[in-house]
Amino acid sequence: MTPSATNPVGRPREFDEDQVLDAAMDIFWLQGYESTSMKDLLAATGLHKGSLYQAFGDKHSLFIRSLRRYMDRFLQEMAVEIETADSGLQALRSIMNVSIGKGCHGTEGNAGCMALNTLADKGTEDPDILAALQESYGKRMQMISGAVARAQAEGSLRTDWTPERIATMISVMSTGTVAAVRGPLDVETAHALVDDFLDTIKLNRNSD
Amino acid sequence: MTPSATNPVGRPREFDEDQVLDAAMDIFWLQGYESTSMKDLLAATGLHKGSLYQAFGDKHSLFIRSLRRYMDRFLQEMAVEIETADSGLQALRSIMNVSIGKGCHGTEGNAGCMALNTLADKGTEDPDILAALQESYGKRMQMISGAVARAQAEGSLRTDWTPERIATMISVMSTGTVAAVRGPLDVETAHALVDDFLDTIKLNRNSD
DNA sequence: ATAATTTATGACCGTTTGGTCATAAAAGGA
DNA sequence: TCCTTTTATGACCAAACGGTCATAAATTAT
Repeated sequence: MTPSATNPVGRPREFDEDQVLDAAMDIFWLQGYESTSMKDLLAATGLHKGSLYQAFGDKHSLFIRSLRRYMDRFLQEMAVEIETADSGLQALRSIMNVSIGKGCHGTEGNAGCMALNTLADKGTEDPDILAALQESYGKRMQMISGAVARAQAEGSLRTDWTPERIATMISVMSTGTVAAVRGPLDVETAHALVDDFLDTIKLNRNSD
Repeated sequence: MTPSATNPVGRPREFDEDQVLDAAMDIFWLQGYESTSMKDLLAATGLHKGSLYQAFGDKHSLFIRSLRRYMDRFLQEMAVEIETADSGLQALRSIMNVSIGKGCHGTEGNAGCMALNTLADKGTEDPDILAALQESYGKRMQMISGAVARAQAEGSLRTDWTPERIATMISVMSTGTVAAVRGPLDVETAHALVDDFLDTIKLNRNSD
């Protein structure tokens, strides 16, 4: 019989690659790159050292994959929010509020946004990480800009500014909210802030 | 002769405590807590291991002192900006623009805001750090609120919202700008964003 | 059967980690 | 002078670090 994807030669794997990646992502998210040791990773994934190294390469490679996984999931959730929103403005509100909620990592307190945390401590020094972050940021900006354009078309946002210009403001405000909510800003205030902010930029009070 | 502060008993120190703290602060700022080793600290400060441990305790204590030093400096610069501003709105603009510029750490690229970086990777887990961050955040909010109140009194900001409510928005927007500018947001866009943001929240176009 | 190939397991490795401590040196006090 | 006190210096330490590798086991191919 010729080898195939379903019947590969050699001893079959005893772990599920997706599950392992999820576990790695979770602990990297919770603890950050430097504070997560191989021992932690081994405990979290249930793998043994040799297996993990053979399957995913070194710690750095595994982190990159975990980070990309996190950001892809995040963007996917954003896309759902946008698609299901009743209006452009509601889409923007959902994006910001969901981002705030995302930082709550299970029952273990507030882990924040993995992408933002990574940017803060590895952003400038690691080109692979920076590239991944920028790629994801670009997609996010496109999605926000789309929602802004919709809100403009619906008459709820000013049209003398380009969608990108407004989207930048929303993106940055959302980033700030997510960052602040890890520390001194409480979640309720953050949600109220989102409302205040949107109230401030929108054209007229009847459009939402 | 009785011992005094200027003539203490024992071998005199050969280093200046402030200089050492500045050096420690710089490298912690640049690299973060975990990525900075004692070896790095020793090289940066010029001290030997025993001296540093005797004078400042362990790595964690030294970091706390460095962080507090950073934040105190930051607040002091903010205070100057506020005091010398021609108007409340100008004060707010200065605060935000100076914050953006602060991240540029000498010629060595963009190190970001040390407080924000620390919040991102150690915020939730270390009570000492969290306490220091919250303390500084409180003072910062008071200062921003003061500037907002002034802008309100000058007729350039709405008065139906409390100074704290508006200050929260400004604080978070500033935080977001500083965070984003480490990565995908370029500095010029960030400054333009500050203008756009202030333009959005201010009452009328003639007040600034 | 036997060979080939892939994975599982964990012993092992050199390096680096944060931290301690003994000793020498430099100052003041008596 | 000699004692006390403080600092300077760097050898030293156990533990943890990321990473490798030899061996055993499990599967397909011949």
